[in-house]
Amino acid sequence: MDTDEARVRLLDAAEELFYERGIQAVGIDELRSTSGVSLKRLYQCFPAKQQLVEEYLRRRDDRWRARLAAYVTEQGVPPEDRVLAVFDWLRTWFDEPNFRGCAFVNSYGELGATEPGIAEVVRAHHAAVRDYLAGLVADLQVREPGELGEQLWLLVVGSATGAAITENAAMAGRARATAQLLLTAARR
Amino acid sequence: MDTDEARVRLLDAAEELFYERGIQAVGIDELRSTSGVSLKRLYQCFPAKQQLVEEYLRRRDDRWRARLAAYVTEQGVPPEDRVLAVFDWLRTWFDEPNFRGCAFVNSYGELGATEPGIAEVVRAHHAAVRDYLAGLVADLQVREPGELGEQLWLLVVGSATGAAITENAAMAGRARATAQLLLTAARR
DNA sequence: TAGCCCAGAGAACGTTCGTTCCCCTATAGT
DNA sequence: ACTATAGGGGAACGAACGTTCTCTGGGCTA
Repeated sequence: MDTDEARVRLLDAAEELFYERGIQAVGIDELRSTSGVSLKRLYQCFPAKQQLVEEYLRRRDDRWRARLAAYVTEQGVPPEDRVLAVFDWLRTWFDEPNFRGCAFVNSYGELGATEPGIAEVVRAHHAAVRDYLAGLVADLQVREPGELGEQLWLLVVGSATGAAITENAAMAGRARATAQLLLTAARR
Repeated sequence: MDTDEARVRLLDAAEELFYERGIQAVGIDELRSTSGVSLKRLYQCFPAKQQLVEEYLRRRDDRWRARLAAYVTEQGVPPEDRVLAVFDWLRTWFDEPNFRGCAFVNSYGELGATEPGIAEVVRAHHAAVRDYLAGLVADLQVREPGELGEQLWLLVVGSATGAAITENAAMAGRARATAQLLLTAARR
């Protein structure tokens, strides 16, 4: 196994374990045994656990947003329905068996106050999501597109967190209905 | 210092420290020095850290909801404005200098997956908030009051989490505007 | 074949943390 | 005044964790 493969296996293991149980609950030893990467190579790829954590979050950010954007684009629907498609995709996400809320919200709650690096990655993720929503809204004829984008983001965050705590994927539908309302109200 | 006073001082210290920095980031030693309670009495009051954590969350649940309910009642406004007053109170909460999001969402992200007792307290808190909102909605003439209550809860959770991550209290205003929209749309 | 280097396995180290134990003092009851 | 007891301070313990070190084997080169 070369260095690149080790990196991937480590990040795969990190994603699975950190998301499922939290960051501090997963030790280096478990990452090693799950990934099958030796300790020496692990520290060669990531000289400290914190770096692996931040890489894990960055990669998850990329992939999560890519999955969302791909789904929305694939629908091939007009701009307003693209916004609603975001919430349709959330529903499929909430339905995944290992869904446990937004990894960034969870990480922020766990380590945002102590590890500035993590707080920064979390903020960057959510800023990117807000930008994405703002981009969708920019194609619409609405009053105050900026405000609408922020409100939609609020629905995304709220439904993800709410669905995790209640273990009820129906939260996506409620967020979608609310988004629908925001869209028609903002139309001009 | 008697046992009762020690309990209060410990819970006060726990609230301050756990909320500010996270649960695992705060050790028994710091709780001891901050509260001024001796180790022996600490373990007399709470035989394990986990019990102190759960008590902290339960007390915070009580107090948080009491503060919210008191504010809403004090406004002396008609039912529909009482719902909006919830978001006015959120704004004052977000503006508090040590605001760091919903303690229950944070605790859930940190320990919800590993400590079932904590997950339970978190769910109980959010269920109680949903019940409170459902009570406010029950006084209104709306279609599907249950659904409206859930949507309002989604806005509360989303704005609290969003305000914490962006460090921007204006999230309360956006949630309020969205709630306003939900109210007028549901009116019958 | 001999020498060299890299990688893997896992022992070892130092620290931190929750929890327990020990010792000393101060006080209350007789 | 003497003893019994509870409480405070803090050392000690055992486990867990992140990180480093050591030993060993295997493949590559001269």
